[in-house]
Order: sequence, then structure tokens, then C-alpha cells
Amino acid sequence: MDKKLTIKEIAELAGVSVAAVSYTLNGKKGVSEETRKRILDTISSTNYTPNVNSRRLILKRSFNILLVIDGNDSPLNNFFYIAVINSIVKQAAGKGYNIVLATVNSADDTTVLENMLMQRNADGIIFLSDISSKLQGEIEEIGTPFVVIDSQKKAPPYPSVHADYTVAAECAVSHLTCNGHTKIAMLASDSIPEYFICTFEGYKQALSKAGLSVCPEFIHSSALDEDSVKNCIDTLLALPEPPSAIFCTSDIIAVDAMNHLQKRGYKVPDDFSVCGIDDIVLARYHFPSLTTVHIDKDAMGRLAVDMLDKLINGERVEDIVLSSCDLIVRDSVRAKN
Amino acid sequence: MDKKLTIKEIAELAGVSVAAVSYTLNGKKGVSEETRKRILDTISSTNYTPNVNSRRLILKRSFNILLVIDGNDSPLNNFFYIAVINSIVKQAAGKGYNIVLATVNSADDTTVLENMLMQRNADGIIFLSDISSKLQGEIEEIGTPFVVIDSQKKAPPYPSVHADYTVAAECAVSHLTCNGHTKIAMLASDSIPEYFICTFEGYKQALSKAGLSVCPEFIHSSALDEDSVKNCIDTLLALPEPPSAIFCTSDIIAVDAMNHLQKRGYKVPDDFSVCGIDDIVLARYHFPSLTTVHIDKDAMGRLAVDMLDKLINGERVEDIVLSSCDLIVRDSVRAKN
DNA sequence: GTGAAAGCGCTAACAG
DNA sequence: CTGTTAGCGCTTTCAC
Repeated sequence: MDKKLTIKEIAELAGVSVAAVSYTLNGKKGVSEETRKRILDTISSTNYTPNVNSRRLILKRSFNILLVIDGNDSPLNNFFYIAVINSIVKQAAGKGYNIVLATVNSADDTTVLENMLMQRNADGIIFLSDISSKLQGEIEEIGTPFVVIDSQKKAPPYPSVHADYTVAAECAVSHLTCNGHTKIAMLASDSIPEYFICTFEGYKQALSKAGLSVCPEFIHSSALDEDSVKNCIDTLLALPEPPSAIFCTSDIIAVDAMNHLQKRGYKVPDDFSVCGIDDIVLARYHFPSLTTVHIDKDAMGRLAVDMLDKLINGERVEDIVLSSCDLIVRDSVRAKN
Repeated sequence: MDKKLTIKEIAELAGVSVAAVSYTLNGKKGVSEETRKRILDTISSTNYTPNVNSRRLILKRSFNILLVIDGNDSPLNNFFYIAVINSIVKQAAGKGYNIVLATVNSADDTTVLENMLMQRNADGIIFLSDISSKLQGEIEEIGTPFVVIDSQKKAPPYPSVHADYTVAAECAVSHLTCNGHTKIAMLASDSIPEYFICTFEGYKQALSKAGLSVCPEFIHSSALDEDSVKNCIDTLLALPEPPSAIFCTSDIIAVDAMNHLQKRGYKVPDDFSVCGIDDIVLARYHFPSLTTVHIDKDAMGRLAVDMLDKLINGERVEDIVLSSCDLIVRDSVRAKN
């Protein structure tokens, strides 16, 4: 490729001043229709594009959005992420932002972040999950706008777009009660207390609407990974009156649960119905495919970019809660006979 | 946060010239030990970091690597991608690069790319799959270095790091023959001819080593998605002498195959053994978990960044082929009795 | 409506 | 070894 053209050369070619070129480039007025046309012509005939780095310097803007992913997260959560990321990238491109990726490996690893921010390398940040108040403090001190996606808190202390997991839980459990199940276990993790609380709330509401009451031995809050899920299931199966359906607060838990049930020789949904939350791709590919509540990852990404863009431009924003009652019926739930 | 410091202010604070500061910042010699120390002190006491955008402008470098993902790709391939991406981001950070994301929606959608390149917004590009020769031509014309990860070609016409899928296929099929299987079907897609050819090669080699010959009706090259896999399986099952094992050229195909087999009432591995290639996370979470050949996505990402870095610095590089014979034994293969 | 000119913060000659 | 200075390519006053 030939040497890169500069605005100065374009100005010379068009026989005008650099200011005129800059103005038409940025759609500002102060240029006559005639010269504007001439400039536009030479721009398109030369394939000129302004040098971003130069603009970044003078405008004190990087046109970058930093996307922070927790590198320690379970690989399956990444499935949730990648759907969100796709949506973010698309929306950001439309608004003239680049998405630059950063993974943090522990909640305290803020060095990478700080470097990027100090260097003015990001106009704003999107976090794909809740952040510590320590980190929050540091970022606010630096003054870079940020938004948090998929917060698990009921009232996040920062701009966020997240799903209503109480509604999602109620939606899932109602599906179970509507299918005639009366003994419904709940498999959850209390590692994120807020998440446990709101999904439990939804669970209780659904039971109550169906005229059922909560049975304490059906509630498990230690379902974190394959092994712990296994323990929960074993405990449930050992009950004098085991449940006929299992509500899992995430698809990951649900998949682990189904696998262990099947390993122990039970059939899903014949012997046990299972329902999850999230609708990660895995839900569709598992055998049996998982009935679950869809969380709109596309909207999350899109709205987060919009929100951040507003923040960057100094506008006020309000938290967005995506109501989440979109049940995806697949093969893991069967009507209780 | 207080106003951002500039190199000039640091120089004043330290009582030296900007040049001295710049030199120590960039580790160049020409500064006495004494002044260097004084500069370092004031830098660390002020938390100064140089403005990247300024450096970008003068050095004509963006310190960005563009990571191009095919947005049309099957969601499950993303499983493959996300592992590679994690590795890329980590390695790039270590070398001072940002990873900026771009998704393209068709193989011909070069607009995003061109814009970024024209704007000097990327020092190099990493593609997560093969590119068209048209696109290759355009990028080469612009002169930006690039590397392709996970190319399916036997001799990619561009710098690349990819797995040896012939070896991987042989590894998978040998595992089947070692388990006593003699009637082994192959489920593949010829949508990427090169991939079909090399995996078929590995399949043939493994059979030949076991003293077996290829049975044409066992070879299916139209296994692209759920429906087509279903058709292949049905055809196989209708054979007078159906196979006892099925080698799938990707984990995705394998998962679809297992699901359909199970839907039709067969058991894996009791009735049919299934083996894949890739070792995507799904392989571990499926029921039954899938025996497959591990492809080292971590190495792919890491080596690709190293290679691109060399290219950016004007060094010569050679293609990297990761030998891929790391069998992960799980539950989908059983010895033929 | 148009053009000249002053920087944005940094690097790298160049002169001392 | 140290300081001065000319840009990198662009935006944006400020005169004309």
C-alpha cells in the first residue's frame, strides 16, 4: 500500500485548507456546499481515512470500551458470556467503539485495569459480572464510567443491566407445578447470597400460587460444582419421599444434576423432571435437552453498550432490569401422572 | 482523580529535561544513574503513566491486535474459540498488546477490517479460522501482518498455527480399533474439503494399521448439523451390518450423533461407541461424557501471539503444527466383546 | 465561508 | 550526559 495520506495532503489535493477538510469530515457546518462536495470527492477517490491515533490524542478519547471478563470463571459460564460478547461487539461497532478485552484472574487483580485506565486507553468499562466494592472505589476515583452486566444483586450500587432472576425462578417452578409436580426440590448455591435469595423468593412464590408449601429438606444451597451437585442429588434420593421434580438455579447445575441422575440409572424426565435458568447453548445440546428460562443475553449486551455510551457522553442513566419469563420447553420436564 | 500528569511536568518535578524522562521511561541509555534514579522516584511517587495515545501517534503503532471472529459460526464452535481467546488475551497482555475484537458476519465482510487497518488501529491481526484468498489479498496489500489460527489446510498459504488433524483422526480411530472395533463408521462434513481429506487420511491409516479395510458405506461426508447427522445415523442403522463404533471428525458431530442414537433408544457406549476430535468443554459435560482427542487451544493462542509479535517486529516465522495425539478417555467408548 | 496556526503528549534527532 | 526542539496527524480557535 502507498504511504498513508494525511489530512494535509487531502486539503492540498482538493485545493482547500485542512480546517475545511476537518469540518466536512466531522459533519460540522462552516463549509460551503461547493467545497464540501469537492472535499468529499477527493476523499472517496483517494480512500482516505483519518488517523485514529491522532484523533485520540487531541480529543482525549480512545474510542475503546474495555470488556472485563473473569478468567477464573467456570468454562460453562463462558458460554453465557460469549453470547453477551457477540452482542456487545456488534452494538459497539455501530457506535464507533472498539471492544478491547481484558481478563482478570482474581477479584483483586486490578493492575491491568488501572494501567489501561491511567493510560487513557478506555473511555468506559463493561464488567460481565459484579465487582468488589474495592474495585468499584478505585474505578470511581479514576473517574471512568462503567456498567455491570448480569449483576446478581437486587439493587446494584452501580449502573447495571441485569435479569430479574426472581421472575425467572418463579417462571421455572410454575412450569413444574403446572405439570402437576408437588414435590419440587431446589438446587442452588449460596456462594452468591443475593442470587440465592432472589431465586428462592421466586421458588416460594410459585409454590404458594400453586397452594404448596416449602419443604425444607428439598432446599439445597450447596450445589456449586459436579461433586457438590452429586451430593445434593444423593441426599434427595435418600429421602423417604423424594421429589419428583428438581428446579436448578442455573443450567450448569441442571446439567450436572441430570448427568448424575442418569449415572445412577434414573431417567430424565421419566423418573425426574429437571428445569434450569439461563438457556445456555449447552441446554439445547444435552441429552435430554433442558427445559429452562431464557435469559436475553443479546439484549444485555446491546443495552449495556447503549448505557455506557450515555454515561461516556455525560448523560444520566437508570438501571435496566430485563424481565425474564421466557420459558423454553424442551425434553427434561414431564407431566406428573 | 487529579488532572493527568504529562511528561513535561514530571521533568519539571524531577528537575530534568523531558528527553531524560523519555529515555528512562523507554529504558534507553544516555542517562546517568543518578538522574535516572531521581526520575524513577518522582514517577513512582506521582503514579505517572505515559499517555498511550500520544505514543501511538508518534510511534505509528497502535499496540492493538485485532482478533477476528466469524460471527456466523455455530455457537458450539464458540466453545473452541473461547478457550483460544483466553489464551490469546493473556499472552498479548504480557507483550503489551491489547486485544480488540471484531466479528465478521460473512467471509466477504471486509469493511470492518479495512476501516480498522486503514486507520492504523491494529499492528496485526489474528484470524480464528481460514480466510478467503480475496481477503488475504486485501490485507497483504495493506501490509498488516496477520496469522491464522486453526487453519484446516494442510499447507496454509499464510502464517498459521494449527493442529495436525490427520494425526488426531488416527489417534481417535486407533483407540477404537484397539478396543476391538472392526466396523467403524466415519461421520464428517465435506464443507471444508481439506479437513475432510486429512481426517479421512488419518482414519485410513488407523484402519490399515489394524489390518482393516475401508468400507465405503461407513463413510459419511454430509454430517453438518443436527438434521444431517440424524440422516447419517439413520442410514448407518439401516445397514445389514451396522458399525459398532462411530468416529466423528468433531465433538459437535459426536454430540449430535450420541443424542440421536439415544433418542432412537440405543445406548452409548453399550450399543455404539463414539469418539470425537477437539475436546470442547461440552465433551466433558455431555451424558455420556465423550472420549475425544484433545486439541491444545491454549498453545494455539499463545503461539499465535508470539508469531504475530515476531511478524510485527519484522522477523521471519515458520508455520507451527501442533501434533495432536492426546486422547482423552471418557465414557463414550467401550471395548467390543 | 475560509485559512493560518496553536497545540494534544510524546519520541528522537540534534546541539551543547 | 543533558537539554532544546521539531514534528506525528488531527481539531479548533481566531483572524480575515
